[in-house]
Amino acid sequence: MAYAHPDPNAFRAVVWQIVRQIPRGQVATYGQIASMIPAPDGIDAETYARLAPRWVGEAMNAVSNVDAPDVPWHRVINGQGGISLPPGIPAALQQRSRLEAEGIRFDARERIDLGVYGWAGPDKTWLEANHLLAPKPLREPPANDGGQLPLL
DNA sequence: CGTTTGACTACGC
DNA sequence: CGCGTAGCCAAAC
Repeated sequence: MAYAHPDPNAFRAVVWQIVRQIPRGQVATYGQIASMIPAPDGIDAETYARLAPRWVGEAMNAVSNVDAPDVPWHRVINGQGGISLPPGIPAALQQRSRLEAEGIRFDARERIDLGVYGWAGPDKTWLEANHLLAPKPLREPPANDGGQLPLL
């Protein structure tokens, strides 16, 4: 709808391609997916990072409209681990039930633990073959138990 | 034709 | 850690 991408169709195709890689039982965020796609020429990285997540949302909306069977749109959620679709509408209910059917659990606040179910992204080989970037890591609880201290 | 509104995030309280 | 807000800009109202 808004936030025009220079080439909406191409962008959407790439987003779908990435979403197809999300394994069953795992989830990815809008921003994470956006971070794998290079910014178009003429758009600085900062602006792109600000707009791209919404474009990803548009791409997901396009999927549900036609319900492309091979694009697991339900595995894409927001950075807080929640479903971004307005609560209560059919599509949102469907997304939630599909995720639960894959063994994904929601906490009391209806949020998914990205530290547990968050997808690490496609492997490097696939990314390079598709001219994509390594995804920005999902931010999760430090969980610093006897963690490795960076040696310098 | 001015306002509202986003399948988002980062940031400040 | 939760809630409000700015940023963005084209559609839908």
